[in-house]
Amino acid sequence: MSAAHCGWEDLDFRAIFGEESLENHDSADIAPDDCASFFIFSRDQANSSVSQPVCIPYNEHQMHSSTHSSCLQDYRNNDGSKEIPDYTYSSSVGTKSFECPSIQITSISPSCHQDIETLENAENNGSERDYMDRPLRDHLCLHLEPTFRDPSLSPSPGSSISSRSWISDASSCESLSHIYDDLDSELNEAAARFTLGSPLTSPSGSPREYRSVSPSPRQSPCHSPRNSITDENWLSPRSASKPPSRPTSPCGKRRHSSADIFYSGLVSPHYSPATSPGPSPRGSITEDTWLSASPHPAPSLSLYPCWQETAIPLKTRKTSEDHSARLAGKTELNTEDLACLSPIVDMPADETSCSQHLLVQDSSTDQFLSVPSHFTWNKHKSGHTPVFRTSSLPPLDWALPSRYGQYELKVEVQPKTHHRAHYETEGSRGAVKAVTGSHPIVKLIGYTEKPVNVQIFIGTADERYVKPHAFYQIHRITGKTVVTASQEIVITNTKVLEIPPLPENNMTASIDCAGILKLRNSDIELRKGETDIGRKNTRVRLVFRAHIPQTSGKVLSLQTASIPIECSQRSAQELPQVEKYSVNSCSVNGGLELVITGSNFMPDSKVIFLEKGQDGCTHWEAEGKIVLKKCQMNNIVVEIPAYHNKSVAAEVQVQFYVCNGKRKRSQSQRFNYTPVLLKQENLEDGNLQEATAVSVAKGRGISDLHIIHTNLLFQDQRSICKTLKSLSPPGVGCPNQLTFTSSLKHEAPHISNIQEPCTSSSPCTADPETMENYPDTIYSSPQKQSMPYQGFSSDITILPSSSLTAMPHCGQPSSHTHDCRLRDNSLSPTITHHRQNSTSSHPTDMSLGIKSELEDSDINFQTKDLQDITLDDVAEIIRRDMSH
DNA sequence: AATCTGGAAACACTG
DNA sequence: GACAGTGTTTCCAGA
Repeated sequence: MSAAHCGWEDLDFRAIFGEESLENHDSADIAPDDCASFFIFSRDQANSSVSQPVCIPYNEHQMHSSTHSSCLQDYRNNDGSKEIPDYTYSSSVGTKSFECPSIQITSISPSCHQDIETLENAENNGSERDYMDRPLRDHLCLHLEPTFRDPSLSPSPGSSISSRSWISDASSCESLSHIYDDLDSELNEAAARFTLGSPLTSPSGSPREYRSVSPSPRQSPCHSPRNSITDENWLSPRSASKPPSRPTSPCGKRRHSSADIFYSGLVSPHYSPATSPGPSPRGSITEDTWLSASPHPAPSLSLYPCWQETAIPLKTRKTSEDHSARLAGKTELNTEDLACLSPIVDMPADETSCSQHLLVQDSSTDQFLSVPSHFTWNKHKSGHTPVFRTSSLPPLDWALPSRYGQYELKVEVQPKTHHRAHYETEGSRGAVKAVTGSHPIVKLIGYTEKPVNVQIFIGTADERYVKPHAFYQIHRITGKTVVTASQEIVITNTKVLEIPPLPENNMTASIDCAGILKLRNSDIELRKGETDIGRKNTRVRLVFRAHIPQTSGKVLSLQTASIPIECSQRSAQELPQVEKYSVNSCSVNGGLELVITGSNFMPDSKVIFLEKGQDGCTHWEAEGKIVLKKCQMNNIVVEIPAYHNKSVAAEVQVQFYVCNGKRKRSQSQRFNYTPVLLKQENLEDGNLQEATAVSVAKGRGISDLHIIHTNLLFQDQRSICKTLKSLSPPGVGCPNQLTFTSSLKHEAPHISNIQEPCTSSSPCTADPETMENYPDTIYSSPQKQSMPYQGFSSDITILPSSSLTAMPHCGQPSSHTHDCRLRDNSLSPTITHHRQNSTSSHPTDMSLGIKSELEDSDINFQTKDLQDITLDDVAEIIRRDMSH
């Protein structure tokens, strides 16, 4: 398929790799929703229908990565249908042949999608080989040599947002890179193979076929950043001509001299060109961008709310030449983005075939490189099946589950939240350590048959799915203190350490050989195609992957990530960091004490609660009152402010952060305000202990507002928990928030002070009988979780509590409180509010009760399946109630 | 001697 | 353009 098939006239403009022309075209001529693409031809071959893959190498490595053809050839080989051809690329070929390439921008009409589908269908119908035999078009070989750069381009790498903000987000093509993830994966591996000439296989049988390996620490070209082959010089030819990183001048700060620009533009290593379609949090990570950040840190599937992806990136993205460059160097495939073009992305779990995708992707992308429409940005980077063919493992920026079936990859010991990364100009700063003083430990659960390599790389720690971090690379630490054997490989320009958890070690591996290397922002940002900025983008994660062989011959790929690690010296010393907090929800009345545990808290630290709209604007902001006398070095206690709108009918998600000053903010943490819905009900039988429970469970597995309405003849609160547990959807522990209204006439609240869940300072002892499946109610900072909201609180209010004392079977409230992970505390405003409601006789009072409404309702909630009760049902109840 | 580590100076960027 | 504040990168020195 060519652009002509789409009926659009190709735009062909010349050979100007300076940003201006491309950018102008991009911003002015290409509508965001156009499926525009950019072709870069050599003049010599632009008219060829079949062209050899020719690229002007950005570096030798990337040069090899720059051909679809090579990928396809590679793919064919993997399919066993063809031999891998003799790769004879050399940098000289590219550079000499295409000193003045041309660029062709092709706009693709939406009808092209149909073509894609057609191709898919054809492919699915067995015409794969036919398709593979289709001529390939020249594609996307951008010369990244800085001599092609616009000389007026500011050499300042830190100009970041403002200097680049002329590009429309919508027109951004960054996400396009994902379309090519898969292809790129193959491509770059092949590139690595042929570039480095070492088609080694994993000693453990890892299916990765193409890899560059430094099998021995002593042989590692990277173990010493000062003079060894590091990311830049290893992955690029820079090392040959690069002046020493360390300036000869004693105070020789590295300046952005023309030479630097040259090197930066030419050979800056790009480790994560697989940038994402979502908003880039980079730029001011600790500030507004983080505020819209989801606390969900992990590459978990299907758990990322859309809103995370809908925010407008802070750093706007270049399209034209950036993507051309990116694609030239990376040509990444991403089935997620491909989904915008093709339905084939919804591949069956048991038949995942990246190669299959390759076909489709090639069909759609070797002809043009689409500028995705804005909706692409909204798509999750999730949903990939973790089952892959051995020849087509998932790219590093694919989200993968940490758990699948019986298998789970788990970070048993998390790293410390701070680790000062070292520059190339420095010596190593050692391996990442764990809080305990040892090292992080990763464990593969469910598989003990034979050693399986666990791959480790440095990933991002922003609100989106984990992907390789552009500004950090893993650095293998060697030395006598390092026990764990490891080898270093490069996958898609990302350094990866491989560590084999051994069955004799219970499939655990201590990560004592992983340091973190910081790349200069200027090097990365000036690189063609890089859209992320490094400034204040100093949080990373250790990302772990395991590829578990399956009997089918395929492999199961699992991935998990550590908690975020702050790598900046300064940030680590100054930025407040929230590690966990005691509660994650409160009624709109506020008043609860929130215990935040973390570091770098100051006496003048503030805790700010805020609500942001979808537009990213702050709609509400309030400062929590610090309870100074309860604050400690690593704890800060704050009284949760009341939400500004107390009549909300549904849970409201807000955020809070700790700040030590204007720019010293922690990452934002998610917090929920819950509506006050319940009130006392009057029952004729005063001996009947009835509870109406509303469970607002916004956690895993519960996406809707569930109402649990049942008559609970409970002997104690264990019964409540038990009942609720039994009513909760499978796999879900105690719901997020439970509000009980025990309805006894003429009873005043008594156990109304059990609102507060456990805190770190007052851990509750769970009754093993009732709480066995109830996770800890202390909320880890979301950044500390590998899965979002794996825990739920048992935020329980029982009203009127005095009724419980009158209950013949109620038992001792205090002990029950502990049983239910509740504890006595001072009367909270929430309770007060309830009490007021409960004693009110006003006809419009909520005391009319949910129960009566339920009884009046057509919906029989007593018999209706819990799962079927939705937020709408609740809203309807409220509406009726209020209408009374 | 090499590596690791903490501190801080010098420089760069932002507002 | 100057300036202050903040962030990055490099250098130093000691363990």
